[in-house]
Order: sequence, then structure tokens, then C-alpha cells
Amino acid sequence: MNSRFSIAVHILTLLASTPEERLTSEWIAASVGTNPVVIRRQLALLRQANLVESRAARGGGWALTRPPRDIRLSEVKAALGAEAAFRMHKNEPDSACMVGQNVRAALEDVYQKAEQAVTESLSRRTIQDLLTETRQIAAQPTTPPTC
Amino acid sequence: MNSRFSIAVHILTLLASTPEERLTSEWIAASVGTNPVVIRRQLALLRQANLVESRAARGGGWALTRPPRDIRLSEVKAALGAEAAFRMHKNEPDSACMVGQNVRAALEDVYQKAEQAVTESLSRRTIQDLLTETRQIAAQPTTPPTC
DNA sequence: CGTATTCGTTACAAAAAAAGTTACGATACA
DNA sequence: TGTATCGTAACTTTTTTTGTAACGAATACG
Repeated sequence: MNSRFSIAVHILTLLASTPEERLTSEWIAASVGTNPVVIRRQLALLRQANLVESRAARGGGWALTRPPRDIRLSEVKAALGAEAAFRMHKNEPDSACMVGQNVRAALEDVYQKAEQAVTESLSRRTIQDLLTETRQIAAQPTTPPTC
Repeated sequence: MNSRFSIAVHILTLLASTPEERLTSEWIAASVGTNPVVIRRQLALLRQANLVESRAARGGGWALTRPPRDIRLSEVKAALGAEAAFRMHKNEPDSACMVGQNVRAALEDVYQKAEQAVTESLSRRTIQDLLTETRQIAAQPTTPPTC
């Protein structure tokens, strides 16, 4: 999930940075440094969550459906869905062992709470925040803005 | 990290459940349903964090170094180390693009905070808690205790 | 219309990561 | 000394992730 989440945020921040024009998946892919299909896969998920919309043909491409300040990172996480976070180990535990049989259930609760903590943490930042921070970083002397 | 964390907790809970005797990696492996070497790899990390200790030869095996109520799940996470959690996407972003160049830095802060939230969440539970919960689950009518 | 551009999706290939296995030396107890 | 056990490295297999190719559908433009 990690790298996918990063890529999704990268995409959304890019879209936020050019509110007047649509970006093609090919363009975005070049910016991220990967293949257009990889980008489209992410965008497909983001669209299901109603965060972006697309248009085909000349002048087509992708755009945000709402102002970036209304897109929380927790929504991005949710959009990427089940591939979200904490998984159980899938080994078949010895059926004669109480611990083996039941630790999983106990862990599920632990994971759920941890996941909730992550979601809450992510809900405190929006795409607009990211864009602003990105611009601030770019404005620092060590990293002159290039575009 | 996910499944490794689960396995580590499984191991520690097992050790906690038999405080009088040492368990061999082979025994533990059978309980978890995997290979002894996989278990030893985990135990090696847990030992580095001083959560367990081992003894060779007959009657040897593994044991906790402290009472399970003093082992927080956040320590287990820390023991598993760098393979911890949130990673950046490693694609080389287009060097001419401000967003591509700087989103990463902005994301790092986001990730650090999220990770902190997870750690805090995990710090609220100990191995003893897990063991207790595991036993409670086992005591429920739908899942009769088997050992 | 027809053509070009772009999305949308599937199927497949390659690469990376994780898990599992084998092997063998080291240690310590009896 | 012999046996049980750890400790670790090398290797293989499996699974997951990422990347690529291909091609149909939609739509703008002339």
C-alpha cells in the first residue's frame, strides 16, 4: 500500500497544482516516473471514491472533483481500499494450541485500533496542505523552484 | 511487516502462556504453522531488543526476559525495526517538476506522524493483555478451549 | 464522416519481496 | 562424547508488486 498511497498523493497534488487544465495519464506518468497504466490504475480507484474525474479525447485528461482543501489524506487512504494496511499472518496454526487458534482474533482488535489511529492522523492533512508545503519546500534556497 | 508483526506477537504470547518452561523454535514453529528458521529469524530480532533470551542444548529454548505485562506491543514493533511501516514510492520523479521533486519531503512528515500514531496505539496493549484476551476468546462457547 | 487523442481494461511479463528449505557449525548439557 | 538446540548463511520457491503491450470505447476536431 505504501508506495501506492505515495503515488496517489503525488497525483492528486499534481492535479491540485494545475487547477485550470486537465492532465493526461501520460503526462502524470512522466512526472511520477512510471508507466501510464500504473497511473490509470490509481486514478481508477480515486475516481471510484469520487476524488477525480476523467474525460476522453483531445483536451481530455484528469481533474479533481473538488477543491484540494476538501480532500483529506484519510479519504485517499480509504479510496485505495482494502489493500489498506494491517494484515494477519496467514499460516495455519496448530489446531491443538489455544494460543495459535485465538491470538488472531485478539490481534484483529489491535489492528483495527491502529488503523483507526492512522486514519485519524491522516485526516488532519488535506491535499491543499501538501501542495502548500511542497511549494514552501521548493521555495527554500537549497531547492530552487524549477516549474 | 504485517505478517511478521503478527508472528512476533504470536510467539511472545506463546512464551507468555508457558512461563515455567522454555519453548524450542521447532515447537513454536509447529504452533505457528511454519518453519523453525522463520521463527528463529523473528526471535533473533526480538532478542536484539532484549525481549527474549535463548539457551542451547537439551532443555534449552526460548523465554521472555521480563513479565509479559511489561512488554508493550509498540516495543515489538520497534524490535522488528526499519521494516516498520510507511515507505516512499521509489520512482525517480521528473526533475523538471516541482511537485515531483518536493512531494516526497512533504509526505515524510505525514508518514512520521502516522507512524507515531500507530506506535502510540500499540503502546496501549501488552503481551499480557493479548494473552488474557486470547484466553477469554478461548473460553467462549463457540470456541471451546483445546489446550 | 473519419481521424487522432485519450481513456479503460485485460492479459501478460518482469522484477522485487517474502517465505520456506537445506545445511552445517557452535554451544552446552548429561 | 553424543545429542539437542541454537545461529546463520545460502539457496529455492512462492507471492506480491510493478511494468508493458494491446486493443476497444469515447469524444473532439476538421
